[in-house]
Amino acid sequence: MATAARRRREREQRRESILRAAREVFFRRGFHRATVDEVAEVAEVSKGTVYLYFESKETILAHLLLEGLNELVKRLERAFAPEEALAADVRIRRLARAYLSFFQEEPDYFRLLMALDRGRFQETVPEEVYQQVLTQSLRGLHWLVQAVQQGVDEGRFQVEDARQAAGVLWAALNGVLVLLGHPLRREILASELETLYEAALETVLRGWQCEGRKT
Amino acid sequence: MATAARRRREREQRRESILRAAREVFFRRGFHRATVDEVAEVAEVSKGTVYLYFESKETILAHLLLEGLNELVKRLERAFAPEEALAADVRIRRLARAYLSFFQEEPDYFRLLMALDRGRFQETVPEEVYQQVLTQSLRGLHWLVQAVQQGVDEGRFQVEDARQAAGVLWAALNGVLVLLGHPLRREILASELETLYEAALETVLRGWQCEGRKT
Amino acid sequence: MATAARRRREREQRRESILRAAREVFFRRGFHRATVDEVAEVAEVSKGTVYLYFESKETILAHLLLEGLNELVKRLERAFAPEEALAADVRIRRLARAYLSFFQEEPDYFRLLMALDRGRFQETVPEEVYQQVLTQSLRGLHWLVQAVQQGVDEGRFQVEDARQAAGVLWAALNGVLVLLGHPLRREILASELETLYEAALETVLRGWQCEGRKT
Amino acid sequence: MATAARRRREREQRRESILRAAREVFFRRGFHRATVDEVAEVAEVSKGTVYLYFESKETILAHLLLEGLNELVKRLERAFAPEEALAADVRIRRLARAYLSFFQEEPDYFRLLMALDRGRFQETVPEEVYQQVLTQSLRGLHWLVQAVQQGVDEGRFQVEDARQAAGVLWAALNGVLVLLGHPLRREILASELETLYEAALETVLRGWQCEGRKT
DNA sequence: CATGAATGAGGATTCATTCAT
DNA sequence: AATGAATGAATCCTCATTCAT
Repeated sequence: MATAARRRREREQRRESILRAAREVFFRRGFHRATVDEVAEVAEVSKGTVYLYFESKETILAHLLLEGLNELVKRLERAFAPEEALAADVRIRRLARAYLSFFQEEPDYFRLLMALDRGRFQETVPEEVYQQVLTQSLRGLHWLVQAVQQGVDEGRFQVEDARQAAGVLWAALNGVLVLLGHPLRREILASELETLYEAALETVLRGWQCEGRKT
Repeated sequence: MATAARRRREREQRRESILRAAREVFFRRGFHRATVDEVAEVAEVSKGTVYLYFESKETILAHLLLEGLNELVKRLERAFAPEEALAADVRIRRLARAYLSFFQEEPDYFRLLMALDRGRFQETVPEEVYQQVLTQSLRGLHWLVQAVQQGVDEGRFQVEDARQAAGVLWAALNGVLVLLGHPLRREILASELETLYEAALETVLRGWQCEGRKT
Repeated sequence: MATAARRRREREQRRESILRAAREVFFRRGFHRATVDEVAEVAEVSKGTVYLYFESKETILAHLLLEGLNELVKRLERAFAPEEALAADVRIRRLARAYLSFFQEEPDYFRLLMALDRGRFQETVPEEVYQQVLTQSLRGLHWLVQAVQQGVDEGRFQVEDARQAAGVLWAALNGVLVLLGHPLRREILASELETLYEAALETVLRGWQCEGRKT
Repeated sequence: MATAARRRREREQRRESILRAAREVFFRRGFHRATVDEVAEVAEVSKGTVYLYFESKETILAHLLLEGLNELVKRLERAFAPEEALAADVRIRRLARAYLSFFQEEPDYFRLLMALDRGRFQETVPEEVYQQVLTQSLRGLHWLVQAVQQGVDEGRFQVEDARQAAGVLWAALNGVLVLLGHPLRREILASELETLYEAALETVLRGWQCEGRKT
């Protein structure tokens, strides 16, 4: 029946609209300061409806998180460009740039992902969502690992463990974003985000390209 | 009279005990979930007494932050060992180890420092405290910058800007701690914290020691 | 649908019931000593509900004030009896009697109106309510002014400024009510309220009827 | 011993200084908003000391009240000028002027006296203070009654009961002060306080001087 | 499905009063 | 007498969640 289809479509739209509203409100006011009332108002539904689509305020947050993660993974995949034949370091630079642009274009999502720690996710979020977060994160990391591995295979990088190396790069780039994400620390480092980000990337790449002579 | 001195000492002890209690409660429950009542209870004072020593819940947080920062800076200074004659890379490794041990021995303080972003510090915390945080942070970074500069002066490191390089290292190490600080991400990376931390440190050091051939 | 209408009606009733409860509690315990909890309890709603209908404790007070004022103005209008042809002094006596009966039948409202000073109304009460108070007060006074003016036009009263004269009468009558409103002062004056009220009225009337020979 | 005398004197001074401080604070912030802490601070004594001299915050208020009343009675006595031979209406005008100047020069005390109603004085204030308030009030009224009686004796005023008449005048004058004491009502009456006060006084006087022809 | 009124458990903060020193 | 640290009851208001319609 077309009715059922429409029903489902409408349902989906409502859900999206609540999520969109929540995203706006959570980011504008901060998760704790944000109220479900406000989310409902922005979404132009009643408060009760919000609870029809999401179990709790925290669940909304979890779904937002998932959305952000999906967006990031999509960007990383595009950056990796599996179909194209690219040099390992080009791939890595593309991935790094994608990560940076995600940070810059979706700062709210980025912060959300970094805030994973808060609020004991495992306890308050449905197991299912938690699993999805894990899976998606793995897929994201996977692209980076592959690029590093490619470099190793091509003899360009002297690294023993590609996954570990990918972890180091992620940590370094992410570290820059986190540190400079706060104005106070930007003041301390007296550095522009892009500059430091670039420097971190190149330093790590150079570290891989060197022979591991005893330091 | 000894009375005044004892008074002051007792006052100081109470303050400490409240701070200690707050630290415990804030970290166990998270700042937002923590209640002043609970802090008072743990500190074994009445709720009113807490407000005798601190203006507000947020002020307590600020002082905790300051304490943590002081502790970190002290450790960094000890690690740098200004009086001793040490090689640049030794100094850097010592600093890195000190940072790691701070993370491991004072995980609460570490998380607190990383959580600077939350809660709009500047708005809720007295300007004076904010300034102190800035000053102390700068002092902490300073030791790292100096060590890098020493390496440059000794011709060991090929870096253009010592402060920027220090920033990169800090970001990388910090990035490891932040990423692996969460069990979920530890799962993703399938890496032990110490191993990855070490890898990050060595990668960056190697990156500096290489000649900056065009990558 | 009748649903919407009933909804509105129920809402209105709730509002009334809260207002009624507040009136009782505020007057029994005094505004400052009264608690919102108690108001809620008397109104048989939850505390939250009170805040659903009124922004704050002070707003409730403001609305109570307005109610009292409306009641008074209504009584004054009835007493003036615009449609009937009455002698000026009859009108004034009727107005005075209406004021007295308002004092006696609605002592709470009277005290509320007299307590306008307390609590810096202008600062805590919405501008809109403040304006309404002003408007209604003017309407109330207006009836008295008109009656005096009528007496002047009829050549009965020798007064230069009808509004000022009305002010004097209001002040005198009100003064009696305020002074004797307190048991302590009733003791001091050793007078019954009604007697003194009557005396004040007649004294002022006589004062107007006299030729203004130099006193 | 001179020591005991000095002790007593110092004690008295402390008491005064607390009362002075309380007056300032109570009037500046309003009784409810005022805190004992602030009173102690302004009085430059410790909070404990305040309770050494006064049983409670409310007791301080009661004593302040008494002070105000004493001041008023003193002014009235001076205005009556028992020793001088003055016409009755002159005496009354002097008394009225004294009352007005008390209102203008000691607005805080005036408001305090008018606020007698608040806070269930009898319940919270020592019986002894209550009795003093009563006595002093009677003395104040007495001067007015005497002046009216003098006018009656001299054949100037046609009043049956001098005490009642005095009550009427007091009510009228007081009514003006109370009504115009609030900016809102000053707006409503569009009258200056002095003008209306004068008008009330003259109206009542004229009312007394008239023959009581049937109104 | 959608609504929105109702709930009530908190939670931060204040302040009069007490009491050991 | 004087101090001032400690107390803890009291209070206003918020907001996630439920549920009758």
